Amino acid sequence: MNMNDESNDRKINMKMLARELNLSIATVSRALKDSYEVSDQTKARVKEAAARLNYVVNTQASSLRSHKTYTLAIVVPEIGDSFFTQVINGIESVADKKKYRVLICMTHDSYEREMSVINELTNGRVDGVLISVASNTRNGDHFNALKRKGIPIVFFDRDFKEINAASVKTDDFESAYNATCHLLDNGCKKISLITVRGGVSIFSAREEGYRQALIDNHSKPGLPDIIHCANEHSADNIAMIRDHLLKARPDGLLLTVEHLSTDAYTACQLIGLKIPADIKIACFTTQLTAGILNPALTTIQQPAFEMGQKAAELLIEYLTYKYIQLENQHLVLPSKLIIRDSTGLR
Amino acid sequence: MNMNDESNDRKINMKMLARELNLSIATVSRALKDSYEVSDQTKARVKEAAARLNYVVNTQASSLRSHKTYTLAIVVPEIGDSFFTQVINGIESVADKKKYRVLICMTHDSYEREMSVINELTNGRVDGVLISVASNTRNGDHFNALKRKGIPIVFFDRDFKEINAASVKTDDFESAYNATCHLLDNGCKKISLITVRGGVSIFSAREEGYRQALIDNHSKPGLPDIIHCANEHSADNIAMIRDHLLKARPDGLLLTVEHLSTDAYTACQLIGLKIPADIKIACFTTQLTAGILNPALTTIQQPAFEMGQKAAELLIEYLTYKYIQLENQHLVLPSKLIIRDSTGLR
DNA sequence: TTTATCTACGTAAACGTTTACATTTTAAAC
DNA sequence: GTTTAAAATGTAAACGTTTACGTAGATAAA
Repeated sequence: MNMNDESNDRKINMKMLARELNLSIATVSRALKDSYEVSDQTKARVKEAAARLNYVVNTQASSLRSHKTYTLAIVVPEIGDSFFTQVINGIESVADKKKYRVLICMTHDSYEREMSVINELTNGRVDGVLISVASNTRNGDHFNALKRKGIPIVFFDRDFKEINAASVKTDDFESAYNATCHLLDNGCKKISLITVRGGVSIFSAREEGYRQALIDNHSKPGLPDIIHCANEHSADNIAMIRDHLLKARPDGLLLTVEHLSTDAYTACQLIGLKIPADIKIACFTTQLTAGILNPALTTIQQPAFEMGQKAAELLIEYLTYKYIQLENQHLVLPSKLIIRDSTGLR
Repeated sequence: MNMNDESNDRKINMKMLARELNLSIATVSRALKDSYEVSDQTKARVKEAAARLNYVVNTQASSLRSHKTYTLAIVVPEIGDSFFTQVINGIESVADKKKYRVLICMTHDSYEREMSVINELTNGRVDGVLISVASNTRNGDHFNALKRKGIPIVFFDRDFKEINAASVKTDDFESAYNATCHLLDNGCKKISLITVRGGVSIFSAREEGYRQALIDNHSKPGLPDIIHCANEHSADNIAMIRDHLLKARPDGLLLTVEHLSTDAYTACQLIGLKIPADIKIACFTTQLTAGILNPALTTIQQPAFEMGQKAAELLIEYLTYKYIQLENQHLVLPSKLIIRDSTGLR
């Protein structure tokens, strides 16, 4: 007896279903899709048989023929942090409702991998792609290639400005501005921005917001003070932040990426800085644990889940009725500054 | 001019590539797959042309014909928490290396959705599935149906014991046992287990570990004390935990699921219980922020990423060389008890 | 009755690959 | 210069759907 002798169900396809019912396979196909061309009686018979025999349509064949995959690609740098996770949940929640499935692709925040992923997706495997671009993406040719193949793109959070495509973002400039003002209001004299190197627009917008807030508040010379974290290994970031804290001695920190929160807290612990007494910290993050950190972290909370929902709605809307001009859709959702102990007096 | 007039690249397929090169499409196909049947010279020509014309193989057609999709389904309850996120990262890291893509399906921890997802996957859309079962799954018929279609299954973390399939899990009994002992050692007299209702084996294993630790340590009467959280809305969980704290007055808490950490901390805050002075807490979680919580949380840290890697390796190993007996593979990875302030004296 | 319209279904050609099998070309052996 | 084997290529039939087009029968209009 063969070890791998799984007694397979005779794989059931439309042909067999048709034979069973004494119908042509065309009629079966139509019946399953509720076509007006088939009688109610026949539809019922077909559906009954399909259910009884556990028939489920072969998606490869179906989409090969129909050029419709009911699949969306989600391309993200990572799913390690809670932001992208929540966005994905948002996307999935609406995709699922509309009978779409999602293919997750990670770029590991690398331009090269992003190109190769996007290039692969030109083969018609998905109906559209939702993407948050890698932070070192400098060139948008791969996006244009995708568009030329007729595959629509929706950017979320991190878009690529040279490309004309729909986007769903948050108010990066304003929220960075507000957070910086909040730090200043709470007595900070020397606020550093800890951010990430790269051409992604959200980071420059946040940086601009920070700069403008300093300007508008007549900040001391020496500012702005911006350091760029390597973004790869946590240990490297911690070291960089620690060195900066020792050298520049800031009394306020604005962090533009989620995972920097842990790094910054750790760096402060290492050199014995008390938050918020010695230094106040605010961070762009959607981490659920922000409220129970030590101390509770003031956050710029982006509506991650809603962002995913909106992006998916836009894309699916376009895919089902082509009448919206997808490329002109640019949504900006407001973030919320949630003030907690890390910027408080205590 | 048509609004939707995307000047599509003439979609390039093998036929066109073949014509361009004055070759048959069979030879082109073989050349692209590095078949020994085609000369090095021709291979080079074909590959050059493919690259130049941005040809990328149509996966639908390819897998329709070859019955190989190079796609894995990952079926999880949610991806909201860091545990599943890390597992997915682990899976993706090895899948990507082996040229597989991943389709993410969420069950929202519901048996019905799990059935419908698994049922859909019987259509040959994926080569195999990696799954962590919903907590209220009572019946494994859908898994058997999948197996009968010849689609292999690997369970990770939460398996379904009635089904004969590969699994990668952690030492749930032992780690719950050890964590409970740790709480007892640190002076707890009355430890409650906060867990989740459902038939999933990991929860019963953790419960057993907890029970056995109490027995072995001659715990007081009144124990064990176990409450089951609704698992749906955070607010409900917080209320349940708060009520329990007020009524049963435990001095130790063992939490079996990640998202309960925030809920438990919040409940304690609400009624003014100091951690760890009034109550000590340990939790099964892989949250990165555990160390910077207030207070830092003692965790049973599961090797989530490795778990994903192992599960994917097993599955892909089986898919590429069918000679391993997949169903007999049962890996158990050790968790680590990471002791922090939440169970300390302070 | 004839013709037109509508309803319900069937036929067969795609979709873009892979692959068993057949054929040609090249090289080796005689 | 045959014959034989090996190497390189070609032919055509799948894979399981969808869908343009065709058609038979029923009903309505003339």
